[in-house]
Amino acid sequence: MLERLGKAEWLVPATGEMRVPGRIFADCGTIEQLKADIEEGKEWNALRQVCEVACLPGIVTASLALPDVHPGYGFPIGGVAAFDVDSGVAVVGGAGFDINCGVRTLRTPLTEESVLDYKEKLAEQLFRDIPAGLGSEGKLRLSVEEIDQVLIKGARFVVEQGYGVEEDLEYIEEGGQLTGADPRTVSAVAKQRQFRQVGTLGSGNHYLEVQVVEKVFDEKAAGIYGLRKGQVVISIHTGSRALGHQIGQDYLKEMVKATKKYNLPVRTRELACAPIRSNEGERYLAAVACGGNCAFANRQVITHLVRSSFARVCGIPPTSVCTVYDIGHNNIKLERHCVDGEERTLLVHRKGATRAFGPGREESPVSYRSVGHPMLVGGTMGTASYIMRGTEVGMKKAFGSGVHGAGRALSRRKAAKRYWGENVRSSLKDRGIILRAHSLRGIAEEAPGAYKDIEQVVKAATDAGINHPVVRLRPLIVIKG
DNA sequence: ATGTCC
Repeated sequence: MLERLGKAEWLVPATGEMRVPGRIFADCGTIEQLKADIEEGKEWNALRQVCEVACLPGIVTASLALPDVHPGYGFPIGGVAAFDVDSGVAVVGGAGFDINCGVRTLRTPLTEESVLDYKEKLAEQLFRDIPAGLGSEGKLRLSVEEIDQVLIKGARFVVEQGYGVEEDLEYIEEGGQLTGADPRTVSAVAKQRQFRQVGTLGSGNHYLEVQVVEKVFDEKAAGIYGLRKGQVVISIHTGSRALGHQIGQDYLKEMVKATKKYNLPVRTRELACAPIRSNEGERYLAAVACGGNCAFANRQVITHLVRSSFARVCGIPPTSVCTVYDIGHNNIKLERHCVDGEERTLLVHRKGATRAFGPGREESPVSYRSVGHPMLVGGTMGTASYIMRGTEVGMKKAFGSGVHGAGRALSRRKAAKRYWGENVRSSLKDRGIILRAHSLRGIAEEAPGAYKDIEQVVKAATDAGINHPVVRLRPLIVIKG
């Protein structure tokens, strides 16, 4: 049922109700795992999800999966699907519940050697300064009007409030402000949940890491991104917290009704959707933009807190900590793409998939345009992270998309059974990685062994030609919820 | 991912 197209590229021919084929970018090991899951009759199966997405109305070219693919709600995580704006649908499961979950990476003027004596102190300061954990609350208190401003203006609003500098905005996807956001499409309950959560990390796989640039693969792109070997950087992985989750819940209910109302050929609740050009579809996309803006604002406020922590412990000016880039991996966006030689506007769903626009696209910051914008690929707390970039091949074959991280190999439940938080912490300590976390069970669930090997994920994306590595980052300090 | 159930 799978045809091999290249070293790390596979085709799932369209059969039955599939309108387009599936296309999977992955190594042999991942493909064997996907096949084994099917043969064992596992319901919770990413390959089946790739095929079900391929059945959705208006899908263009193919239902895609990336090397870090694993099963998700409706769409696989590591899944990409683009839809024709007139005949296609907007799918809640295509962005997931943590809308615009993503990563921001900051660069510092520090080297690993220069922070060795400060490591414990820095970890303690960051742990104290960055609110994290389930239900954690930030220091900001926003009025109803201000919450609407966050939803409309995203990172720009909090920068105007003094959390960061104008230059940060240049280095956030879409300038940190997604267009089309309309707070009237977001429920009062969702806004209420946002009230205390701007500038908080959350829990689960979210983290803040202090990292060192361990290896440079692409000197030109690294130089353009302001990165060099031995440099200390900080990566922030978080999303839209409870607000995004509530938007997902609210619209899933609405889309279940819309699927019936518009008589859409969708059998599973997990792929509930509405025509893009319907009231439900348009309102959902306006709400997704609000959630996305909330996530950008969240990472912006955390950036401000990180600058203060570093200034206090390391004595560097806050302004010397600069945003390399900020990019989401759970998004739905209207984008221009070339399909069979024709330029078209498509609604691209990326779920656990990073946008990866190659050289020349005007969406990238001017100074990055010659090589394309950075893709921030998060590893586990014990393994490397990568900064990659998009390629021409990725633009043609994957709607300018790429991997987002290691991808889970074990469920949270299985990981919590197999690992114990204290053991994970001490084995990290043995390797010079300081872990400060709010939940011991959380550490076990996030144990490096619960994830795929990031090296294999990066290699497969590179072999497929859709992404290209720029630098590898090694963790020094990890802050978890 | 998520005040892990309205």
